[in-house]
Amino acid sequence: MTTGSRPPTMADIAADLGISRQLVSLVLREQPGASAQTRERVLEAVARLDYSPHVGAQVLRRSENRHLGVVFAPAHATETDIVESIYRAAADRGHSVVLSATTSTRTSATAVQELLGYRCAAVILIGSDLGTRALTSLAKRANVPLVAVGAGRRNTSHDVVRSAGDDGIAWCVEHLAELGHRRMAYVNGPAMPPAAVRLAGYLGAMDRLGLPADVLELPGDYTEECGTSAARLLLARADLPTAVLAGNDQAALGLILALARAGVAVPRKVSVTGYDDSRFARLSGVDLTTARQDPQQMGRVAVDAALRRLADPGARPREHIVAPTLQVRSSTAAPRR
Amino acid sequence: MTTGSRPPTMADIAADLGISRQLVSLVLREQPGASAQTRERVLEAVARLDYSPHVGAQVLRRSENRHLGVVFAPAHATETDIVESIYRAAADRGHSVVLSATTSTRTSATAVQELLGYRCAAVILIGSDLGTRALTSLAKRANVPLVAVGAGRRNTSHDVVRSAGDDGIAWCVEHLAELGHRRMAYVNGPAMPPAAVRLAGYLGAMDRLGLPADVLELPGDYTEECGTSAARLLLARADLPTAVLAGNDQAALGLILALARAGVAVPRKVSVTGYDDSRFARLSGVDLTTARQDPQQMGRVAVDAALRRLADPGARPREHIVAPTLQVRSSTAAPRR
DNA sequence: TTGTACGCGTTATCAA
DNA sequence: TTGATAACGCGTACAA
Repeated sequence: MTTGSRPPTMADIAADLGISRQLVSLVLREQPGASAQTRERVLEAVARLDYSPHVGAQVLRRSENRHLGVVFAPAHATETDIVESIYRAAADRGHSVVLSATTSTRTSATAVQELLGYRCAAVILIGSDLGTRALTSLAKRANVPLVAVGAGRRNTSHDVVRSAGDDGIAWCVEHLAELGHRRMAYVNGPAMPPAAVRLAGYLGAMDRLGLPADVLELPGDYTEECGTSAARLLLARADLPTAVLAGNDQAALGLILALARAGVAVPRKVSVTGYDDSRFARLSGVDLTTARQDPQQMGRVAVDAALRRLADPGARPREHIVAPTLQVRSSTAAPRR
Repeated sequence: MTTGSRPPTMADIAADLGISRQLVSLVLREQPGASAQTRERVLEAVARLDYSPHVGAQVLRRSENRHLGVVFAPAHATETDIVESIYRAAADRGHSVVLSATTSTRTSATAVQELLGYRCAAVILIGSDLGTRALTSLAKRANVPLVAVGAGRRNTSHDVVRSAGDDGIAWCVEHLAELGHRRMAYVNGPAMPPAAVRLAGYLGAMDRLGLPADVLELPGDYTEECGTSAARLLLARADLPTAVLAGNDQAALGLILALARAGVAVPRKVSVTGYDDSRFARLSGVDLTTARQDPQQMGRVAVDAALRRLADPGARPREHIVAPTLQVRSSTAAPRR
């Protein structure tokens, strides 16, 4: 009998059935070599004794392990959506996920370090605050494939998965142009990692349409507050543009709320667009036209990128660009004539 | 030398320095028995070779382990706040955290099972969909201390950490009463786990004030949509109450947005309160008066509950009630006369 | 179809 | 202050 407090081991299962430990191992790994009857008895005993395999011992002994480390910020809704989809994608491909969170007191580097302690086969970093240089040095030390999701550019050390922010913003511009807008301002927050790509999308689209660019540069983290400041700047002008594009949904939300407080109706007087299609965008009363960054696809692509590097360790890291889709809602309308 | 692809082990560190493996172990565990000079050389080699201890091997060999398993739903903002605070509290007490997410395809039971595979010393379940009965059976099988955060009641199998939802709602009622409100309705969503406690707070407070209770029962998950439906019911009445209390912030938000669309100004015509003090509540333009469920404290209390059970395995599970605090913002005001 | 033997990286107990 | 040695739970050759 066991002491009672120690979880059952394979040896306990084997002893219970009067068979050898390695036979139990065979059955649990679904390998040939055990009779159908033995197989059944083992599974019964596993359930009866509430046996669960010791993951630490497994990774210790196995030649290859099937654990994907994922670094994410619990505070970011967009990232947690991607985490969910990574779970699904990994499960589909027979891998399990080990999470490590970044918080105000835990950096990405700390989180990655922890995952390396678990000997994860690869590490996926979602929306990392680390720049390409820092990630490159991390990738070198880590000695496992690294995949950065959400920002960064093609490089030689790690894979990058990001949405085509330029296309997404360009589609917003085109959507507004089709509605008849010509004076469209863009709220840029350079502090946000993917800001440069999105800004480029705005500038390119405006250029193609032969319209003058009108960029408001705003410092600080790119959240609601940023949109509020942008509204202040716009309201101080002699006349408002007929449409304002924000670089993400949070800024767009701040913009809408601040405009509403100033008595400027959206979309009647000003149309507003965002980027991400976060939960805020879908709130009735906000109902934001935005470029949807599909978290499902981001997660799947990230997992596949990691597995590709695992299958072929010599493969060169790639940049995986996921197409956003335009979500038209009621924050945009034709301009008043 | 190493093969190059295998991460360095303690043996590699020892070989590099020409000392024994167990001396390295002593240094890394901060145990006495190594000279100051050796200690320094070991730490230098650890940094130089990018050594990271094999957590699996540690857990396998150690007598006691210091890993706290945490089950959470990435989709719930409130839960991720608690996750962050658990990281801090656990770190303060020398423990590390292993996360396991629940998604639409992963139940709490699955998540707990995974954590048991890692041989976590205790498991904290945040906002579990499981009822007390299911948790009890899980606790029995798990054979480690279980702590449920967010819902449930005192019981003999696992600790419960929850906010005093009754007090929080009662304070909202009292705050409104002090402003001069007398006709106050409550939006109840029985599907939300802590709904019963919060409703009791409303009923008790109204009773103490000698005011008639006015409860709107709404089915479905307790989100924004629920508030929208509640607004529809209220607007169909001959006259509106002067204040409406919602059981959580999301419902309150739906309520505010729907009232705004119908031309009913908040708080000028109707005051609205919520519960949680989530990110939505703090949005300018929403600026919701609400009972703040302090995630910092919830996390800390949950960790301490787990550690108490660990330190004294015979201890009886407790119910830990965390006091909410009233956050007065601009969604409440004196009623018009 | 089953058992024997070894090792993964670490902790831990000795004695030197 | 250090060096043997055993063990944790499991995977996996190999022999029976």
